[in-house]
Amino acid sequence: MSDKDQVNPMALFQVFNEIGIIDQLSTTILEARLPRGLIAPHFAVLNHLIRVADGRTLVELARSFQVPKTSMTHTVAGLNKHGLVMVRPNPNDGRSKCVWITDSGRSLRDQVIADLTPEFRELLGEFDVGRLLSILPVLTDLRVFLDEHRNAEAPRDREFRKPA
Amino acid sequence: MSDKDQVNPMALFQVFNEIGIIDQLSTTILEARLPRGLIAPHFAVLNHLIRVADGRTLVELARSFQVPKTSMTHTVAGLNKHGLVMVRPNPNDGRSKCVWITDSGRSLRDQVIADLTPEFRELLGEFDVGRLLSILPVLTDLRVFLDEHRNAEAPRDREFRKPA
DNA sequence: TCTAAATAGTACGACATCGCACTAAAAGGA
DNA sequence: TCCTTTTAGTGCGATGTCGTACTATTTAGA
Repeated sequence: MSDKDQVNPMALFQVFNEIGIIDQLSTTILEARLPRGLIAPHFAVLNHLIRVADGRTLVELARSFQVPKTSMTHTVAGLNKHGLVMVRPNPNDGRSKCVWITDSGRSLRDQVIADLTPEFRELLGEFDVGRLLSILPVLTDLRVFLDEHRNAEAPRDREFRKPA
Repeated sequence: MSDKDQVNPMALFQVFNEIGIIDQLSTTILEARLPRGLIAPHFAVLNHLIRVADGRTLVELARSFQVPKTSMTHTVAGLNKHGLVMVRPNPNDGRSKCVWITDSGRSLRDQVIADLTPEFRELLGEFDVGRLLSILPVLTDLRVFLDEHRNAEAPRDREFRKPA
């Protein structure tokens, strides 16, 4: 009998439960720092354009965030309305559009991150930093696992793409 | 110079980022196992009624999940419509109502958990169990921290309750 | 006891998410 | 080349989330 047969499935369940609560609480904290009319997905896209790559198409963004492309259309439209991104035709593909972050979007993102530092400071005041960061590689591996196995069932309309 | 001054804030940021993605992916997996018309919040409430306490009032449930009471009204109404919970007047308070899980709700919850075991098994096949479970206490502490500090700003209408 | 404040729940409207169906453009095969 | 299939994006309608405002009831204090 190996270790994995002895594991109480409820303990695993609890890991996802805690993750869900943390996500909800941290999203609330983030949104409290965003200007009126912007919500977490808006910030996430801005962040993605800076951290990963600028000029992504809508479908690429939808894939990255695992949301339907209609949702991404809506989110990008909101960013566009606030002048935080620019949407231009894709010169390489007449069907698609590319999303570019504006200076305004860039500075907003930086400002929000700056505004969050007091929270991080308070967090670090109560937590052992090493302990907190030690979970990052596990989280990353878990995310990669879920990401790679998601196509197994019920794809719905999330722009799934079988890896080659 | 202490350790916490050397920490790159982006690393912390990344922890929350991964948590958000994992939450989204795992929610999608869960909802693929739920019957038509039920979504993750429905399951979460059923689970809460069994794991924590049956017969909770709407406001108690709203507090537990950190959602506005209007959202909880909606979620419970959906469960009620499907016969998974019963809503009865609170004999101790004419204003409030208590939510009781039905046999139908109990067996649905058990069935969903049973349906998820193949996923868990696959997960355990690729992951060292100890490694996966080792992050649980850190996640719990993090959740408790965020939960306790949430009242600091922007309470909105989430039935916040200052701990006595 | 009587009244003001607090609390539980709901109605309603605004907005977000998402599935479905459609158009336009690109890709691929005969 | 021509035609079929795939793909990018959007319009639309259904449902979920949530803030505001309201009613009913309880609590607290004079």
